[in-house]
Amino acid sequence: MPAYRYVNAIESAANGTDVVVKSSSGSTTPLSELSRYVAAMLQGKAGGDNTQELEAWRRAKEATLRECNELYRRLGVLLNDDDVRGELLRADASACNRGSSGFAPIQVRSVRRHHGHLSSGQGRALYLSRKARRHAGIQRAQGDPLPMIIQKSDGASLYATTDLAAALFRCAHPTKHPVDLKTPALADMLAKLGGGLGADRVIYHVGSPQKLHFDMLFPAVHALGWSRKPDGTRTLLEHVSFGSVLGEDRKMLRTRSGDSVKLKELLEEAVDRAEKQLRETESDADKKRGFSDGEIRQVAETVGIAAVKYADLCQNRNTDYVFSWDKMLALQGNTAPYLLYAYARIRSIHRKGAESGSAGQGGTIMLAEPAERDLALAILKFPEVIDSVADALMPNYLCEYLYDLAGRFMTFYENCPVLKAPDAAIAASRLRLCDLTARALKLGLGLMGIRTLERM
RNA sequence: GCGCCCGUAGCUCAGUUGGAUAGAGCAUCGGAUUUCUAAUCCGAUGGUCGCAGGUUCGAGUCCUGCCGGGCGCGCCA
Repeated sequence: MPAYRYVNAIESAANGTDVVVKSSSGSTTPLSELSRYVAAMLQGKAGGDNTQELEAWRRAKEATLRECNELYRRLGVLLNDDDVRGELLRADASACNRGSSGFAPIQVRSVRRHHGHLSSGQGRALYLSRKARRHAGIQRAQGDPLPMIIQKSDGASLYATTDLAAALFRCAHPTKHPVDLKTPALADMLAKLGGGLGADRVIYHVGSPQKLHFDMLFPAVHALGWSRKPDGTRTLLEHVSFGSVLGEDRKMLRTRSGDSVKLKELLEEAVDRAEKQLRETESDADKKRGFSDGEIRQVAETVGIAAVKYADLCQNRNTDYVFSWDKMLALQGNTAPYLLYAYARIRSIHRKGAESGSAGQGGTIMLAEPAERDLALAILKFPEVIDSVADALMPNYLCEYLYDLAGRFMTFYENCPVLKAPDAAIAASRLRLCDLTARALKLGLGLMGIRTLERM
């Protein structure tokens, strides 16, 4: 059972009790006191015996990871438990308790108690200098400092604290990127994590509502000098934001509200629809490929998942988009199945070509027909497109390109017989065009984690 | 109140440093299968690029204002 169901159950149980408090926006937020306590407890700041609670938390975490890993496997995502850095949760805010010296040139100051319901004590925050703020392009009216709170009044650390620690972990490396840490507590933490990753580029793929958070985090990391490498260059920290998924009412679908669509269910539905379509063609005497039941399920699995991945990636990531089952699971038009179909058609030609002995690589490519020329020109654009996608981190450029490439191939396919070409030289030339197209499609789709099919 | 993002065809969206008659999918309508996979192809219909100014030889794209929508703003993540 996924962990969010435990959380939902606890939340509904607590509904209507005195744990419900009013948030600053006027709405009631249940459990805020309790969740604050839990946060402190997990960081060992709550005191008392919490063995039972810690055990419950451990179970919830395990259940969550199990569910995630299952989805990762199905999606071909390579992350596993070794990539989880839960220790960073313990990033200790006390590392900056010794005052501002550890974080120079950033000021660490106490923050005033903001809401009345906090426990006693004072939180602490990083204040970026005016220069650092200006450099980051953060303008705040009347220049009042923008604090990044890294320690709560009860001593617990927050999102910003762990993200700060995580940034250090990702930038630093014992030899490639040694970082001079002025606080022993931080050095200890880093050592325990193996000294850091020494990354050249760190990409934060996080929704756009958190833009402000990164606008504070990155300048802080740079100002602390953590990103500065021995050769004078800096680790690149990038927030690759993406828009929100909206419901039909145009309101944001929120993961934590629990009313969003579950990925698992989405994948099931996608695979079901792909299978239904496949069984339909199999029942048509003219179209049937002669797949076995097992093959049908395998193909449907690949097609369905490809459709979902592609539907998500082909949109400009910055814009919010309205969720629609039909769009997400479409099998016609600008979709993964269209690209997979183009690929399968090419592979089919190669299989038949191999049978008749006309297969072969290399040789001259002749571009006599307009369709041949259009296809060849598209193939030539491939490297340039890959570069721009990597640079701008916009997968939709790649989708747009691949759809265009596949479209040109389809036109070529309809107009230029390959194996039945007028002569052997033309056949060889067209076969080579087919092969180059297939390789571009496979590589491009592969970059988006989409597997190709030899037959579909 | 302050800040960020968005407004393009009936619907969902592209439009990558400003560049030629603004593109695609879906939907609608009409065609194509004795030929390598019809999950395909070809064609048609459909837009005052929210509104008003400005900069420019040239603006969907840049600037200003307005209207409409979304998101965020000191101890949630």
